[in-house]
Amino acid sequence: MTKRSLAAEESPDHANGSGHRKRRQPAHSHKVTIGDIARHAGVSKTAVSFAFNRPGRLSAETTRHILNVARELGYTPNPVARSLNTRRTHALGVIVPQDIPTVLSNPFFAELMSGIGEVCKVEGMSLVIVPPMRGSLEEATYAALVDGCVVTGLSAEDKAVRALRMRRIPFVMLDADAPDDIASVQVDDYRGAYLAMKHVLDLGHRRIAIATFEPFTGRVEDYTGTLRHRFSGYRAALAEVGMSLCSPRIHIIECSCDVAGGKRAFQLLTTLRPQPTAVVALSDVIAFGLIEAAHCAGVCVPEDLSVVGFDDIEASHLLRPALTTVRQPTREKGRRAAEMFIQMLRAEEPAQPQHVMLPVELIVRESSARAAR
Amino acid sequence: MTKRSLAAEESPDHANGSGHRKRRQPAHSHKVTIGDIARHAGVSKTAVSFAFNRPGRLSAETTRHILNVARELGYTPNPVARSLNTRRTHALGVIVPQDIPTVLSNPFFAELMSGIGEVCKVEGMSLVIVPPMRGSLEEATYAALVDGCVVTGLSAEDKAVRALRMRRIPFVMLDADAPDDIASVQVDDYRGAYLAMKHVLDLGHRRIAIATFEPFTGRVEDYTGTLRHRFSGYRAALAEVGMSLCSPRIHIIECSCDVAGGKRAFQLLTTLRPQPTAVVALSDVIAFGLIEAAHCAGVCVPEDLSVVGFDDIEASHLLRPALTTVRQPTREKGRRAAEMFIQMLRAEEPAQPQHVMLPVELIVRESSARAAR
DNA sequence: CTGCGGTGATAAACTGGTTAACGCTCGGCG
DNA sequence: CGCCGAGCGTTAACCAGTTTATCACCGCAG
Repeated sequence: MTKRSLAAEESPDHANGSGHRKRRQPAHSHKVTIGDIARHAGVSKTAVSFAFNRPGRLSAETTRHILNVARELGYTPNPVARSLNTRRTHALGVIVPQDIPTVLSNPFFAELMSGIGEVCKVEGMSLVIVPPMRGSLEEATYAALVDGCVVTGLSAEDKAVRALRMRRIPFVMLDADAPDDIASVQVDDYRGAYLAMKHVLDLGHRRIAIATFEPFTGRVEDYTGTLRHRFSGYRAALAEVGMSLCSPRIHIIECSCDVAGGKRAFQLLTTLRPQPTAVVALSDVIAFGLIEAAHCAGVCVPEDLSVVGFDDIEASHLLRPALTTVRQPTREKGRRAAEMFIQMLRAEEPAQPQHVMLPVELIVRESSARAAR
Repeated sequence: MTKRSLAAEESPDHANGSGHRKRRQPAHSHKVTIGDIARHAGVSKTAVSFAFNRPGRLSAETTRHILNVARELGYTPNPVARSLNTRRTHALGVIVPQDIPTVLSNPFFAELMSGIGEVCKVEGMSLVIVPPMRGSLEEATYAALVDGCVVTGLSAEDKAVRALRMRRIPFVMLDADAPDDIASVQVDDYRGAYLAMKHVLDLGHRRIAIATFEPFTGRVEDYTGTLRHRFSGYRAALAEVGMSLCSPRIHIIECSCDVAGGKRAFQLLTTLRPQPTAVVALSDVIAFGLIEAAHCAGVCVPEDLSVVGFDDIEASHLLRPALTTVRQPTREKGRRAAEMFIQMLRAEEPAQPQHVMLPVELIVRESSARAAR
């Protein structure tokens, strides 16, 4: 810290004086870099780096000195530059096929992310919500600053998924039928739907509406993933009483996946003939909308109309009537997926991807009752 | 693309042959870089970069060729390296003082982030939830890969806030009394609390509990930010009827800010003497828990107990009894903060930071009624 | 024949850090 | 006295891109 400090102090001055001053940024906005600290402290960049990341590698005095200089100049290592070297961002991405307001308005998604967040908490990571960018999820994955991700609501053939795969970014698929070489976590949607439908059938209902949340193409056969399994479940339950999705007493109502969508579904429902006596919704929030609209219209749930949801979000048991629904372990689903991702991240060798199927459970509460008559 | 392509192809080969092969990574995990593409395509790194970012800067043929090679080799620009240069991450951070599961379990926060997400959507950004890292929010801000952030639930004196300030990272404070030089958005918590308390007082209640969600130090004077304003509001309303927070008929119950906390608050409430006839909660989810627990205990809301919430989250109007609460424009609050942040990001010169105060509104529904007798 | 402007591509510097490898000094030990 | 290792610091390469300045080449006007 005597001769060397002088030398170190001189060399940059010399470099500066000797010609190029190509700083483009005006002085006022010049962010202070590791080099500035090194210069002011009279040490090498390495020393500064060590002072921040490798306590003990330097003498206590030097470390203290460097840290002091850094504090005085308001220096902090640039996290992006750091990530470039370490190849770690300490961030877990969640790829969602819709925009953020839509996703976060949905309590189901919030719970799912909360589950993923449990792992972030343990691992000291932040959570990045990655929505489509200029309409393209693929493009969004190109720009995401993450160590890997959990992919929701996409099929394995999706371009974004293929892109992740090609780049060998570790990721886990949620609620999708993944090929063997892609890790996945899903719930038993088939059984959940089966249970829901069987429940209303057991209660004697035969005029039933299904409130679903994705653009219904008219061809149930075209569905993939979650929706496909659920409709298979409905079909199976209906078959047991000699009915099918095409029966004239079965109606399929398409609506947006939120409370407003449920309300709209109720309006549509009132126009149907024969009038359904039960609705099976593909989501609790849709069921909420149905119940609310029914309440406003003077239709009693469950006396005049039985309503069954799907998900069992927290609010479902607080409602009056409390919602009969299919519980899926939403938080655990998120947690498991994130845990699998962490495993992949740690693994030296690419291990055999796991596939997890979580059970569901019918929760009978107050919104469903025996059919009148 | 004739002689030069040859020359370009040779030079790296030569460089490789001439000595150092210090690739540390085993071949199998070697990620393909811009250099690999340049070599295979027989062009310079610059050309590859231009092919991706500067259409038109290269001849159409060259661009096509490079892009083809890139596709074949499964190449995609490293977003971290790119961010280092461009100094843009296309990510907006939300600094939260609690861990992610806690935050996302709270519908109020979900709505807030949904509002912030509206801006992300418009700007094509992703949203990063930045929780404390190893207990330290300050440390978390050092590692966050974001262009700037919205800070929630912190006071201006917090170390994390000071860190952001020192590093000249653009950020906006939410729900905090910010100094002039820090942009902020808040709601009129004072008035909200005043209205809530006045409401129950007007209904004739005099034995009142306040269910609050932060470690109650016993000294209301020590609160900062939101909590301080709200308690000022309560105090003002009480003063109008000659009471104060210290009156023997006013009880302050501390609980966690979730449904379970509300339930626990109800248990505590039943032990109080004199028994309160009304509860003013600092959050709707706490009110939910209160109502649920009351229901289970056979206590009728609002006949036996009036409950007033705060926030007006979506579920509040779906509950039976529908919740009387103070509506704050949660989504708008998030959106405004994010918009201000975007402005700061765009601004060449640091402009005068704005301070926005949003209004609140009392929404009287079914959970509050005139005091018995 | 020379000068000049426009294309299309490149070399080299730059973004802001981390890290492998090495050098120097000094104390302990054979 | 010479060797060895530990402690402390440095140099230079490296991470994977972007950007500036430059240059070769071509056609064309002077």
